Order: sequence, then C-alpha cells, then structure tokens
Amino acid sequence: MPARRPIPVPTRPTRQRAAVHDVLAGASRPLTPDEIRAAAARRVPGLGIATVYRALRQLVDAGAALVVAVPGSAPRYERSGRGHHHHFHCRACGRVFEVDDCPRDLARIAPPGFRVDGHDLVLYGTCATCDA
Amino acid sequence: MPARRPIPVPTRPTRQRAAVHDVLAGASRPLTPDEIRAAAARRVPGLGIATVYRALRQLVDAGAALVVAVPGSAPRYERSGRGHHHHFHCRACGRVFEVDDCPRDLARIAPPGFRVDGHDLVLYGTCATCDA
DNA sequence: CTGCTTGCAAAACATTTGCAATCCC
DNA sequence: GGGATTGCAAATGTTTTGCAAGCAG
Repeated sequence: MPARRPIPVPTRPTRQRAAVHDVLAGASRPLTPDEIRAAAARRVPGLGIATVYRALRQLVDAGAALVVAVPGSAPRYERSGRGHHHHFHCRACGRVFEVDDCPRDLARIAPPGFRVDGHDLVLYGTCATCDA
Repeated sequence: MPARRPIPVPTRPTRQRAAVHDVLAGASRPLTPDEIRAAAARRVPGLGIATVYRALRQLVDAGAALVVAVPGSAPRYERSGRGHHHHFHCRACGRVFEVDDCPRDLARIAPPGFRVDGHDLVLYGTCATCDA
C-alpha cells in the first residue's frame, strides 16, 4: 500500500468548503457556526448549516481551524496558523477579540506529575469601544 | 459593574436545592449537570434534570457557582468561593482538575483601552495518573 | 391558605446523520 | 461513470418552559 500522501479522510475541494475556509481566513475574531454560514452563503447561496458543520469538523480535524469556548457562549471557530494568541470576552457587547500576546511560563502552576503541553486563556472585561 | 445580576429572585430553601448545592460543595472537580443530578438523586430520589438546571442557574446567578467551559466538552459546574483557581484538562482521560494557583498579572497582555476584570485559564496535557 | 417549587412532558435549540440528487474528477 | 458532497429533513442530544400538583412558610 504505497502511501505517497497521508490521506486521513478523502476530501474533494468544493465551493462550499472554500467559502467556509475563506470566511475563517478573513475573520479578525472567532465566529459562530451560524455567523460563518451567513457569511459563506453570500458566495454560495442556499448553503446548508449541516454543510458548514461538516466543513468545520474537517477543518478542525485537519488542524486548519480551532474551537474557542467561552463560558455562557456558543462555541466559536477561528482559523489556526496565525500564531499563538488568546482571547478577550467583552461583558458588555459579548464579542470575543483576539489578544496577540501570551504570558509565557504558565505550566509552572500545574500540580506535580501533571505534564502540560498547551493552554487557553480568556480575559474578561470591557472592550475599548464599550469602555469609552 | 459586576456580572449580570437581574433582581433578587424570591427563593425558598428546599431539599432539591440543598442537595444540588451540597453536591457542588463536596465535589473536588467540576461536574456536568447530569453528574450532579445522579449524585443529588441519591438524597432526593426522583429528582428531575429540569430542577437541577433551575437550581444551577440560581446558584450561578447568586454567585454561588461557576460555569467551567472547555472546548469539546459539555459545560461543567463548580461551587465558587473556594478561592481563585484554574483548570487542567487531561487529554487522555478527559477529566478536568482544579489548579490551586494563578499566574497573576495577566491583564498586562490586553490591548490598550481594554479594561480587564477577570480571566479564565485552562491548561492541557496529561494528568499525573495518565502520564505514569 | 398563598404562591414558590417540582416533576413530567412538550418545546426550543443546537448539532449530527440518513439519503437521494448533484457535482467533481 | 463512480464516488464524494450537498441540502433537506429526520434524528439526537441538551437545555428551557408550560402546567397541574405538591410543599414551605
């Protein structure tokens, strides 16, 4: 079985997937599945929400997208590969922003015997717009 | 302004609520609504899941409980008031542990103009048991 | 008694899956 | 043409809500 290419899942490029991918690529903040569908539907009218979920799962499985979970909010998706960063959740407007910085050395707070290989950080407060 | 605090809702102490509260008080890690129902039902047979959700919402609104969201997992609940801490999500066994420590001074990574009043931190990796 | 609470079932949502038609290679 | 992919609708799974009966004060 000559595996010239590691093909985990047979995937064929389609307009729907390209639209979902491009929406994530062009977004400056994490989007919900329905926000993604609304944006992608402008290029592919009639796009079904099921297709969006299927495309998102493939992107996540392929490592091209990440899930961002914030307490009290629906899961959001963002494209990966834009470097390590974190998020800011505005309590006033509910939007989630990216924070292009990271307080390194977080693994030190883990209990002895726990091996840390990653982390998520969410800041809460008021964004620049709502705080004005 | 703190989080949302609508209006002091009239509340009456009942066995169901006490059971839910005590389950959270006695837990050493965040629990899912169904785990809470299963545990509380041992003291109050026939306890309905709807009652658990209602009790949890009241506890959260009253500031007595917190929601812990981890990507890819159902929301979990834990009692508040046991001091500021964070969480560790084991990629192997899926359990969520408490981390009784905090890398302070996290607000410094927020963009200018953003006011930070809180944060959540989740570490990922392998717990002491699974790493052995 | 008065009315907050509960449990059940139905409703409201969110996400997944079955399937026939459709599209890509 | 053959098989992956899509959109729709039905199926799942989760959380919320309506309501009559039950309990606390």
